[in-house]
Amino acid sequence: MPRPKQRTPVLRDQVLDVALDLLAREGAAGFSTRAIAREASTSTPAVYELFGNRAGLLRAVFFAGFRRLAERLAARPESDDPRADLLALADDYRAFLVAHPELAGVMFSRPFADFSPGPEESQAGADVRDLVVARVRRAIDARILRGDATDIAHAYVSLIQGLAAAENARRLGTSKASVDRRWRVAVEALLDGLR
Amino acid sequence: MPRPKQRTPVLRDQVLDVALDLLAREGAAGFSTRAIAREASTSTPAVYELFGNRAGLLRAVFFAGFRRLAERLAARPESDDPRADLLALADDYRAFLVAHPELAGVMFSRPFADFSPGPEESQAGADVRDLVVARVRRAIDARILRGDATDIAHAYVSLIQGLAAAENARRLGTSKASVDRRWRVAVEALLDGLR
DNA sequence: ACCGTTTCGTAACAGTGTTACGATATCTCC
DNA sequence: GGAGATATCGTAACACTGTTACGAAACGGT
Repeated sequence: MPRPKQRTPVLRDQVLDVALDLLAREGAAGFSTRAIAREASTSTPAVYELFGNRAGLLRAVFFAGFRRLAERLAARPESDDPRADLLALADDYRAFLVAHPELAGVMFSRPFADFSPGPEESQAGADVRDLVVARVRRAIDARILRGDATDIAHAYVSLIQGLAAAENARRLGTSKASVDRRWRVAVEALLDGLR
Repeated sequence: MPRPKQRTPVLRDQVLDVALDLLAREGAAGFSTRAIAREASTSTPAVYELFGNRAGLLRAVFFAGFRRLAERLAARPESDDPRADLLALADDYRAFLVAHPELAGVMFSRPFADFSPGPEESQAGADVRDLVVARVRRAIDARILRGDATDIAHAYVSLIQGLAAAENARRLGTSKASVDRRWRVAVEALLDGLR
């Protein structure tokens, strides 16, 4: 009997897209509920009904980021060279984080005081984690690496994220050549050191 | 002829101490100019005269963080084992970042939208950088590592910061044993892989 | 044509960073 | 000692933020 609802899951997706776009365009500073509501042609109470609060919206951005990263990593098919596949994984991971620095911040730093991922949110990265562990395990099976697959995956991902954070902060070098070289030195050394 | 100035460098140091303390106690959320002014028994305009704006205050926190980290790293004397010294450096680095997670955020993540270190601020980490490069160079001279000292130092620091970020976000493992093991696996593998 | 209900968005609240400006405290001079 | 000049201080305002109460509006059913 009342008017038909507009604050549906469809609108939720639209608002989320706007939020991702706005974050990429204007960074953390422009990420206000008013700006998002305006760009999505709706009102702030709609955003609050759909996401609870700004932290909920950031949570959704966080999950979307991991979904996209997992897609990106899965897009590259496995070859018959497990080591090359791990190097390619690092390349893809790096490319994603550098192409979406603000999104990377939400995923791995905490650019917003009101959202910090807890145990609840650790499930978001499950697909990415599984994919990395699988590629590491293949390398172990091929006798290219030695050790526990999960431990090695953590080491590898930590190195990649550390390098990407440094690159995004322009801390890793001034020229593209030096940045590329330091990525290569670090990633290859870690793999070599794992036997 | 007017009243004597209170907003002196002495007050500046006091305000900075309060800011560091408040950041450590309440995190990014509690870091407001009003709260800092109140705890320092002064007014917000005083904070603005001393630091320009909140970004300036964060800049001062950023520099203070690097000063403390450099002190912490320099406190450990060099031994006659360059490899052990590099492992100890990683331990000290880790201990500092884990003991001061919010400060580490200001230094290496960007928890505040209004301050992000640019080329101007890269000088802050000079002492730390020099210290790491020096220890790496010693290891190269001792034939324990091979390659360019600066490249290796970047790789090593990136790995340490990536691991520390993961540990602070409780992403590296659930038990202390597994976290410690992953640190060990990663750091030793990188050193081993650099010959 | 009206009514009841539900959904909507305006407008308010408390808090933030920032600053204009009037109040204040001190030194100097008489 | 008192009065004035003046630099310094902090209150109070502004524009903005996240968040929500509540009155206005729109629809289906009678």
